Amino acid sequence: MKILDTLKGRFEQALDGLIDNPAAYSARIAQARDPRFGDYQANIAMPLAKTLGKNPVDIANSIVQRLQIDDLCESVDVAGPGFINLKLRSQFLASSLSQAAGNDRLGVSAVRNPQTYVVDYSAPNVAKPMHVGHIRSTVIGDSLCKILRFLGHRVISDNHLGDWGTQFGMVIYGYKHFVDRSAYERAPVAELSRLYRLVQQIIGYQAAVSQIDKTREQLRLAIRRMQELIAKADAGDKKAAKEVKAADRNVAAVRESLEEIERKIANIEGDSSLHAAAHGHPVLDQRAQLETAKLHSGDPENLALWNQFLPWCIEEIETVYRRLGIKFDLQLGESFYHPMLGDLVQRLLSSGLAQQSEGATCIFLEGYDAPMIIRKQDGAFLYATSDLATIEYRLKQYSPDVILYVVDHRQSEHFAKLFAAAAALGYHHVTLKHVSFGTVLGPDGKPFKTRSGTVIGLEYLLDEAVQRAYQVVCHPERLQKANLRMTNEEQHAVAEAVGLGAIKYADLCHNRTSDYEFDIEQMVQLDGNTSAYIQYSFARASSILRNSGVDLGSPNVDSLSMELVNTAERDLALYLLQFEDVLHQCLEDYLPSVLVAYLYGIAKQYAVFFDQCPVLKADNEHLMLSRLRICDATCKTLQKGLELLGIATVPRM
RNA sequence: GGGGUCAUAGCUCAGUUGGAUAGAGCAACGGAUUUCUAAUCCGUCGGUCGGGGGUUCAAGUCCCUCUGGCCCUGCCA
Repeated sequence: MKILDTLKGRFEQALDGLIDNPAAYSARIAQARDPRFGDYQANIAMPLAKTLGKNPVDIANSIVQRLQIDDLCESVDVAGPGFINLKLRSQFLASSLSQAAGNDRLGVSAVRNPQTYVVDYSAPNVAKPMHVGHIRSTVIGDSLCKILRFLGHRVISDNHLGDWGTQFGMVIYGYKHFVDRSAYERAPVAELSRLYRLVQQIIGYQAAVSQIDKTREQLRLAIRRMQELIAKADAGDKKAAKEVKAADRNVAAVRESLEEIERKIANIEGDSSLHAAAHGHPVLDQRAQLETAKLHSGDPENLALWNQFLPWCIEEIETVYRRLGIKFDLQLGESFYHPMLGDLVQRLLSSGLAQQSEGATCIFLEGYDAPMIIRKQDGAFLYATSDLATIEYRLKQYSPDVILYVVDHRQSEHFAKLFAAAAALGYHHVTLKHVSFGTVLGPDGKPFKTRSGTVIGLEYLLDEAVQRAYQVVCHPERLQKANLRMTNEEQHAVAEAVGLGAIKYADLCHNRTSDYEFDIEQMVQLDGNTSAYIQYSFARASSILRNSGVDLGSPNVDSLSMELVNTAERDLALYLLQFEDVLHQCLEDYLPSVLVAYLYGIAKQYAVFFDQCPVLKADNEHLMLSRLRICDATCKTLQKGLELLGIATVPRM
């Protein structure tokens, strides 16, 4: 049900002949911000005051006069400086909801002009363990795909794996020199990620050793500068005080990085075998890079190792996807594009778009100081190169109208350059969009890590959430109180749905562009704005439907007119009917959080309805059936909405 | 140095192309109630929307500036 479109249409008719571009102004109809003003409001008259040279209230009145909307609205009022407030007829809401409830798409129609979307999301680097940072891309991308598909678009989801990058050089080097054979045979992925971390740690250590003297000197200089400023500063001199403050911050920053360096060194030097390894393998970063270069140039040994490692790594991440219920149409990693890169760079060079600079092959773009480097001095290609090749491949294979990149905000400059380069290559007929998102922060407001600085594995977090959900949801006391006799199996299924839902919901409920604090304690708390609250609303409503014993699909019930006598049920009905509008709104800026806010609103409104409107104990049978159908519509909307977020529902909890 | 982004209640966050008296959850406090699943509902408390200037009939929202945070900035992704 597209309420907004319907209202806009009526206003456009009324505005036709009055102004030149009715569509531009009908867009100024929105849900009322305050229910006291009605259901919808049209803020059309005020901006027209200048162009028409009239008083906005008069304009509003003349619009209202021309408006033919009596069949939909019980009142149309002009208020304040020229707002037009609309209140829908309850009869209209009742018949619309009745129609939507009996429809398996909840009255949501497919778009008239479906588009083809390629959605690039998740894209972890395999051979590195997945962590909380991978959640956002995966969950947001998956939800966007589902919403797009539900609205009738053609969607190709693609997991652009990092399966060819520098990390493989590290793993290969690690495997050649540090592998624990029996550990590798027992659990290959665990051993490979140990090797990756080991190599990374040593590289970090070596960098730290080479930096420590310089950093100490920096700290001395910073301190001296601060002392000089303090000595020089006159009391009351604001500018000087500011400089002292800045110098002080600088000292703190340098001190912090020095401590980081010292920590890295202490970690290695405190362990004799690590220390020996670090000294037995100097300039490890270069050695690892060499392994990467050998892999890329087709060295048989490294290629064989890569072929050996990759299936393990993919199996590992697919375990996570299976658990999260996520499927991709394509999983074409960077390695897939590698054969195309040489030719691509050649074409870019011969067309003059790219040129050699400081030994590298670069594309210089207007508005950017630094070029986009597509081939390094040592001949290696970069992700900019494979991203360009990926665009070409996708255009050729799928002719998409839109390609979405669900990737964190730190890469926005990369994408700006990439899109500019694609435009320079003449790819104008596709919309390239970076759907960026913020960082997942820990309780300290810094990127989510353990106290020792290591990242926390994603699987561990999923287990943790499920386990906490189990403790709360399946608490024996609670189950007894709610008279829920569940088998062990059902209890675990509920905990899984609630725990995983909690993690996805916590992510999706924030505006994707914001950073947010990952607080597992809070997200599995079952009060407030959490998935469990919504899942619980669904279970409560389902319970009523079950207990009623009524077959809502039977023709006599299905065609029954609804009654919206109580404001609680009228408000709920209005909410439910906005589903389609909300989904379209989600896609305007690719914001799943809009859908989340909507579902939370339904759940809260349902709670009010539940409190105030007895269903099975309603005054008469007709009212009971009417309310049952409202429960049914609520269930279906919550379920579908959660499904579009990738969150499961359970019939009882 | 250059560029990007953010700053809203004690805490975590919303805030639709600028719209009417800035919202929610948590926390705190007070009520309802033996419930069709109380994991509920209602109420109270809590904000010079970082500071200053500007545009506008109207600014949390747009522009300028200052302060502070985070991110990026030629060979990682």
